[in-house]
Amino acid sequence: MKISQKGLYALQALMMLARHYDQGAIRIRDIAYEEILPEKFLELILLEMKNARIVESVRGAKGGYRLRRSPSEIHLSEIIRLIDGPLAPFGDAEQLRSLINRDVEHRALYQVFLDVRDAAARILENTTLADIVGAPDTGGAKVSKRRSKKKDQSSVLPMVIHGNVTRVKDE
Amino acid sequence: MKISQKGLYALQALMMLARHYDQGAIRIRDIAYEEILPEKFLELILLEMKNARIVESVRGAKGGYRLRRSPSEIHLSEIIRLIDGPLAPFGDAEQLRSLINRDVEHRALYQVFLDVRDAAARILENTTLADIVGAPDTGGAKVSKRRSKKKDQSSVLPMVIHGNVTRVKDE
DNA sequence: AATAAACTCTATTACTCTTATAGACTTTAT
DNA sequence: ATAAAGTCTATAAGAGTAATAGAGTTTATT
Repeated sequence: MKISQKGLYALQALMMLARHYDQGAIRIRDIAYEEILPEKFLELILLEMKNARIVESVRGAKGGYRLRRSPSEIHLSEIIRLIDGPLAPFGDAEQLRSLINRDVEHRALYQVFLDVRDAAARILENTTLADIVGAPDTGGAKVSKRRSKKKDQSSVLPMVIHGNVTRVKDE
Repeated sequence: MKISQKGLYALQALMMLARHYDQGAIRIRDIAYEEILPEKFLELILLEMKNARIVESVRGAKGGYRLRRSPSEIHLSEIIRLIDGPLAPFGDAEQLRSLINRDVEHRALYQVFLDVRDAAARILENTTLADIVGAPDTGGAKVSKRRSKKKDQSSVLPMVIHGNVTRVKDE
């Protein structure tokens, strides 16, 4: 799974909309300005997310974009799948399951790929916009239950970087 | 993190070499034939892995390639980092740590990215070629300690696909 | 010494994906 | 009416991917 620049832009834009969730429609220009994103490119991204029913738009003067659901109901997995595709590091989950059943020689390799995808899915399906935005969310608590209850999932909000789990340089 | 076709070829080639670990140097042609890989492309991949000291070559007639270390000493993370780059879904671990410390607005997002990378790293750094190859490995046990001891890491060798953790179609 | 078998190295190429930009069109508030 | 704002389609430069080609070098064998 790879998150593209476009995917990052999408997530940033949604975080901005989550921060201003109670403030009605926000203009593309304002999102682009606040998050420092290329405006015309952002237009396309927002349109795509509108078609996917994640945001909604108000056309005409005084128009703009707003979230279609509460930030706590928008999972990072949904956005990433929309913009960048499957969470699996190779192919998608369905294909991997099929290969595991059919390709005897390589099934253990594909099983590892599927394990990686499941690990990513577990995190991204349990993290919502509300979890990663500091600002007000009319909907309720700042941190989703799933993510806040578990101590081992690594921190999320306000803390300085802790003891690093892995010491190998990730490159 | 995305595993490319090239990355898959590399892993397949290494699995083949692991299966034939005790049989001396294997010709590119034989690897390509057995794994059904494009021969000329495989040449480049093997050369790259030779420069990275994962395999070694014997030149001239009767030449070929063999693993430079025991299959149980070659971790999937090493191969994937070589061919496809960092395990992080965006940027690399170092960069993410830096962003978490500097970019207050988005630190929680980058922390999630880092969590995903850590999860992938945990799996791929604890899985070796020996773990995913069914054939003989002169070096010792078939499954590495780290991976075999833990029951929760999902299975690896001989089993039919188990109850799926996630039911969302990964796409 | 000649020959053939293999790996080595550099170039090239077709194709797709990514990251945008441009501009005309449509809708709506004032 | 007018201006503000989203909508839609087209285009394009550049990078990355997945190869292929061919000449060069090394070595075993005869």
